[in-house]
Amino acid sequence: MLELAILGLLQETPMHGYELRKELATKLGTIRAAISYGTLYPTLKRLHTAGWITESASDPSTVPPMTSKRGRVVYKITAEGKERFADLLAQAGPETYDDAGFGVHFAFFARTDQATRLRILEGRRRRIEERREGLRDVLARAGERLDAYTLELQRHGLDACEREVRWLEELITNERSGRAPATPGSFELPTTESPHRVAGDTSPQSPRPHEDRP
Amino acid sequence: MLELAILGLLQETPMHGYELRKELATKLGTIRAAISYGTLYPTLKRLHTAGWITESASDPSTVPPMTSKRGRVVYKITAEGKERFADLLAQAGPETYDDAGFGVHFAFFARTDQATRLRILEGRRRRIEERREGLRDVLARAGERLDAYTLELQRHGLDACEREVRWLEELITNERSGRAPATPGSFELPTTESPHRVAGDTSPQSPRPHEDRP
DNA sequence: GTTGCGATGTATCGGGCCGATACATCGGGA
DNA sequence: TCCCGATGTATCGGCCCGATACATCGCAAC
Repeated sequence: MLELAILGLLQETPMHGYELRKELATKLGTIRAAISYGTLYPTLKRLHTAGWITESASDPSTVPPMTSKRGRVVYKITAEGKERFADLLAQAGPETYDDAGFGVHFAFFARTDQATRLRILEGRRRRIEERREGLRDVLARAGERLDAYTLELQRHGLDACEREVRWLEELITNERSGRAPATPGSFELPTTESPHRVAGDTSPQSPRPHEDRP
Repeated sequence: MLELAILGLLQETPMHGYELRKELATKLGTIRAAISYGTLYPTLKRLHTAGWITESASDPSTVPPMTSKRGRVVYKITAEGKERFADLLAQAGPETYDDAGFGVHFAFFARTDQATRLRILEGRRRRIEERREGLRDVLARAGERLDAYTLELQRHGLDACEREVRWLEELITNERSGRAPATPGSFELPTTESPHRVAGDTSPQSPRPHEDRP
């Protein structure tokens, strides 16, 4: 899952680890608060070994501070990495439908073809519907076996499931009619190709994402 | 986290692994669909080594089928295990406030003292509020840097956060006024002591929980 | 009858991911 | 000057998961 996210971000622009972690935090903030370095660096090493990315010492001319010595490592996606990213984006297995997997895939929907988007949304919906049915069964059949707190937990979970199903229904409907997600304030077109650098972006080189609160 | 859940369930009644997994699925259905055996058995081994539980071959007289040969292993909590459970229930660290940790603790709130319940609910609320603020920042500051799908993901996450905060507020209010969770159809009293075997339960020995859909 | 399948049941293995930890540099304020 | 917080790279132990293997039981189809 991390692999997909990293390749996706590096496709936009090369980065070093620290930066990558922050971008991951903003892009996947809903899924996972912040990626641990204990995950990030081994994953980067794995991607490098596989040939999807290259590691290189930072170019001192473009990067202002840190007068070398123990320089930063800049990671850059390779052509094979881009292929790999496309493959991962297109395929939708069972792991694509759990919370983490779905979130990552969804975050890159702008670069996913519509058929795959629809497949993923429907798979996710089925997954959530199953969870919902399980909770309904528990609440109906085992209502008296569980204490009030456990019941409240199930009820809250059931509510979240129903809400997410509705959300997915809406997205699926929009998707079928060829519209972008229903963003009340936004009027962007369906954008079949990567719109991640929008006209009007005033910070073309250093994005400076939101602060990382530790 | 698993440790707490297992000790909690074994405190109700001794069980073997398969049964334990199903009970965990119903009790923690909102948190985690089903515990993997690759998690369950090593954890049981760990608990046994630590002395919190005992392992013993199933008594053929009480258990109907499975005429021994490769018998089931019945796990039973020890006195030390009960102490351990009480300790885990009472302490509330940072890991108590993430999704999984909070869910497990909440599921055993019926056996948690009120002060701890309040502490955990407030800790969780703070955690979610922080996540919410992070999402708000992203939506406000980086609104034009992200594509429509990513924004929609953030918006949905923000909505879930706001909803959960409201839910927690309500629980906290109830907790402070000494009431049980606001269960519209239920009239159980606060139940300061374990109410997990309610009068009127018609299946005192074999609970037969909800089916495990694979 | 026997054959085969689904539910019950125990167990291991490789691997992903996390939190804690260590270490080093840089800019700026006390 | 001196320390602190942000930046930055990296490892280690440990939890947990999915896949897999293996064995028994009850039942239904053939």
